[in-house]
Amino acid sequence: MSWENELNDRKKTILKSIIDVYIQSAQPVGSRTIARRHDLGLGSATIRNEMADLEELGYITQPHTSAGRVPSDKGYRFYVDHLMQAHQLANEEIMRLKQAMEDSAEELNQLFKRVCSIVSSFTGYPTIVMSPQLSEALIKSVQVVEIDEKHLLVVLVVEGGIVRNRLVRHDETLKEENIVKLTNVLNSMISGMKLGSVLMPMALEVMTVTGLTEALIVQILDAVKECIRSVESTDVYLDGITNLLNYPEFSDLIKAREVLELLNEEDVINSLAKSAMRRPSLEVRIGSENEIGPMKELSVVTTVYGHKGRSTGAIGIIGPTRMTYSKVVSSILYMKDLINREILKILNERE
Amino acid sequence: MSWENELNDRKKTILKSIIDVYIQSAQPVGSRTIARRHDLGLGSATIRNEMADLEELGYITQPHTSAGRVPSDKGYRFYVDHLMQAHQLANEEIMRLKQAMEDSAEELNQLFKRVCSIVSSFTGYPTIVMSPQLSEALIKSVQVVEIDEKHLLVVLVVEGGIVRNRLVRHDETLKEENIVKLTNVLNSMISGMKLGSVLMPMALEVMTVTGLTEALIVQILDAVKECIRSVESTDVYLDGITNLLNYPEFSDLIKAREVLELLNEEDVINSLAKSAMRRPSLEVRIGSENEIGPMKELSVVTTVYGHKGRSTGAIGIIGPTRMTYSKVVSSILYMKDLINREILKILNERE
DNA sequence: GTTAGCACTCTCCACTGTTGAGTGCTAACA
DNA sequence: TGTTAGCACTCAACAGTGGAGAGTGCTAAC
Repeated sequence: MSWENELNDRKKTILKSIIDVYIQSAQPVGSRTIARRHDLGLGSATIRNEMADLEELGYITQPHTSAGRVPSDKGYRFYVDHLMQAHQLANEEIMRLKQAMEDSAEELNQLFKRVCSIVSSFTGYPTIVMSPQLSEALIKSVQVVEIDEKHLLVVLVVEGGIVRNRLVRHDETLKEENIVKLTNVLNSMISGMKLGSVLMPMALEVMTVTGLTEALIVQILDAVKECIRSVESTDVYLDGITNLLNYPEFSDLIKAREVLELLNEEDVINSLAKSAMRRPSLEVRIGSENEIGPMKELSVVTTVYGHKGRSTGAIGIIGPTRMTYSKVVSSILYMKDLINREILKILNERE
Repeated sequence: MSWENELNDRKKTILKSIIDVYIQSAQPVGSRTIARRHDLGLGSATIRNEMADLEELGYITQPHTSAGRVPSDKGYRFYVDHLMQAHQLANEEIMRLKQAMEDSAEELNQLFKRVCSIVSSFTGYPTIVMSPQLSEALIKSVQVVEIDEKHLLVVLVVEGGIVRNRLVRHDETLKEENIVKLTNVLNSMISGMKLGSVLMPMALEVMTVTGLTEALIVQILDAVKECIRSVESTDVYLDGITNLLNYPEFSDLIKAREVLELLNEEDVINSLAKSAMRRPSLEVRIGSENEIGPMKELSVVTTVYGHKGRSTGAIGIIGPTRMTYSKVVSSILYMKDLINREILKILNERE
């Protein structure tokens, strides 16, 4: 990018100072504040000149004549890409996170819910956690079990100890050996395949082998399909929305309501989560870089977790553009590791 | 109650008018408004006198000298118990509700989620729906299925087509006949019992019949217990919290945040739902009648749905004390019927 | 028992002047 | 040539001020 060079070192330092201060105070920051707070050995007038330049280049803006300066989205972008110092999580912070994960869940969805609440309470921002996309996971087995004369239960087991089932109601009289045959056929045809690319057998095919009626077989195949769909579909967890109300940018009730309603829309959250999945490991989307209209005053930090390409999910943190990016980024990366470890633990206990 | 008689008819009429107007306007209502709006054939001065009485009796209060009057909790209570007119749902309203339920779900939990969102968007208030308490439901069967050499799947089927399962990992070599025996034993011992009062068999007992090791049997019994617990545990759905921000009583951001945070606490919602279950068919709890501190400015309308004493859940609507009680009450009662019908439908399709 | 009239109270709002923070520009300085 | 002190100017925020409007309680008359 050409504009990486349009700032000399002094301008960079000043820009960084402005943003650091503004992230803390949420107040437009003036030249004097910078001159005093950080001893750059410069007078306020000099800084004023530099700030005028920075404004012309679009890194900061003035809410009105004779107010201080406020970072623009472009300013934040530069800050995130080049200026931000990695936030070292303090030991006690690390302890806090670890400890919160300690008395952990055995269920995966409990884990995600927990993570969501930990992250949001730790960072103070609303947090989304998306459970892994499992279309790459392998099917371990399919079982058809007779519950009573009128009901069969179809059970699908996927690696990682994930189980789904579906009841099938019917009016036929069945022999046990037929059901055993059915289970065997189904297993030979789809177990070991990836969830996302299962080729369901034809009903006729199964019919000749098992001697069951077509109607019943269709029902059972549908049940299997539904089980597969249900495993594939990802869950989205959301926590800490009301945290936003703590930040002065939302002290306007109208705006606050707008944003809260936005985050309550399932569609919005889903699309947010999905778009996070498409990205590389870490992404920071700042203000107007978001597609959705009313999100133009928010920033979203996302990362993906998971193993070896398959079974990856996402975490996202939402905040005002004036976000403590450095802390958020380091927390989200740290949590990602914790999740990965925890998932391995749960899976290993099961395999 | 003795105080039912302390109001003559005219006072009752005036009180009703005050509350009706206040519910609409959220503004303290003055004597002139009442005198004009409802032609009671009384001058404003007369009404002023009556209002002074009502205030002394505690039915209304004055925010400050020379403002109009505002209903007190006691006033609302009297209104709900004696004055409120049943709100006739308009035909179009009924259609709207029915239609929203139309393209219905096959899954129970989808149903509850849907209901929750319908009610909250229809009434304009946050709504809680609590899935049925199933401790009275009967166990239909238990199955133990071999998934592979190292895993058994325990499946619990409860009436109404509810199925839960648990994976059990083990390191033993099993004969198929042993597993069949186990399934039979378990079934003969607990199927047909009520979820809430299952007497789990002793491990030793099962051991002698099936020839399996004690360790494995303990694992399996635990799995069954967990399945039972999981069915028994009720889910709570919540929707439409941000609706509250539309009401002027929460235009104070501090108060708004307090309330929103309150409704985001799982404990609060759970205890709210639970206490609803203990009550008779319909309950209106007004302001200070709520135990929880910050809820003293909110009212809660709850009812229970369900059949024949077993499998009952609850619906609750939360709003400011200035709530459109009549509309809320009639909607909640109507929805209760719709839910009952819908549940029957889902269950019948399954049985 | 009801009501018109009146004095009184209190909120709300618009208007005002003051204060303080911050800017841009210019001229002087190193 | 880059830096800085000084100055005039701008604007938001705040506290007072005063009138308008809504509502009350009381009293006296009907």
